[in-house]
Amino acid sequence: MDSKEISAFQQQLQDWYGINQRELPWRHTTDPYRIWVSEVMLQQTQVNTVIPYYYRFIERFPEVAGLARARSQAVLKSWEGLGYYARARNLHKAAAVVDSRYGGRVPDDWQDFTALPGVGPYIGAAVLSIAYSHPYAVVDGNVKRVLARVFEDPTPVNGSAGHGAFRRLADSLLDQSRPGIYNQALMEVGALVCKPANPRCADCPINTFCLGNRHGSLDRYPQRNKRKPVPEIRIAAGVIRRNGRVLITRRKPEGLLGGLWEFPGGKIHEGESAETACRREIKEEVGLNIVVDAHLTQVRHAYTHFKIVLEVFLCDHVDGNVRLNGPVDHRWIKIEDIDQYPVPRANLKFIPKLRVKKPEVFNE
DNA sequence: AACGCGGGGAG
DNA sequence: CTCCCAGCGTT
Repeated sequence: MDSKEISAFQQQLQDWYGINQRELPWRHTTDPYRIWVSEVMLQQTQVNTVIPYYYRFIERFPEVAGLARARSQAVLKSWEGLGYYARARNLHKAAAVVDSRYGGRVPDDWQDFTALPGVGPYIGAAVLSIAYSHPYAVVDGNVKRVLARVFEDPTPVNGSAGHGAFRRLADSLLDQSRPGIYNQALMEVGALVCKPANPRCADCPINTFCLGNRHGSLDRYPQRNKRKPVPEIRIAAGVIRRNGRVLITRRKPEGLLGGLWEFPGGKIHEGESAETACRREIKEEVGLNIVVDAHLTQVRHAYTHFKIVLEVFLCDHVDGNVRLNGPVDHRWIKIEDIDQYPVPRANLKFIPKLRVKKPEVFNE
């Protein structure tokens, strides 16, 4: 596109956005902190999922200082069920830096802001353009999909080569005078019109510029590298009852589901029964001898790189005191107090069954 | 450059 | 069920 076409592209995009943009809670604020929180949540996560979390998080942590001083447990509880918990841990750490080093003001300099934990090129460009009107083009999944179609760009969007290619394209198209509006308009077109499946080209404000639309080649873009098949892992977990309480353990602070609480258990070995694995894992992980009383339920859950089938057992404590090998903390809790602890989604799927069964199950 | 990291929606 | 989606940090 020449400069005249680029101007028209920018104008049509923003005119459309003025009329068709969704009403979203983070579009009613100019507070850089709130926009930052929204962008962290929106990373890898769809708008409709984020909305209730955003309201609760902002109500609980309305400003940087409060978040900076909060306990890790409280921050994770606010994030419970949203996934990618490193986002919450990094946001928490970053808030402490903003509070202490920048007096609570979110830095508006690229180097300063993107040096914060969890702030990369996307969140950097999004927050600096939307909150501070700095001319950085966002390049997220929506933008890459739209640009791949408009320019029939065969660069795989999920490969490392795509980084520079789509970055250069996005930079060349950015409206330097209104970068925040322009960036949001382009992403909104990706979300509402130029969708992954069944794009609504007739309603698209930039369809006249789009080579994919003109040539009928949309179904070939964006191109992507094949993903690897995900293995399925069987897990046994035990709800260990003792004196009307149950045992939960806390995962180490980093890595998968870092810092969350769960019922102890682990992988079922090849050729091993689920019950045996449950007894073995609990002996190894928390040092307790238990008996398996009943099979409560089976839960299937998909992660990014593997799937699990979780066999959940009701168990009774026989003897031994808790000696942790893996987990970093433990509690004997009343089942109704589980709400106070952040737990993984896979655990949330069977906890309601525990509460319903409480009278018969916790009859000590 | 490749991998680890959750969860939700569409079909 | 299966397939699709996707920024940042670590290695």
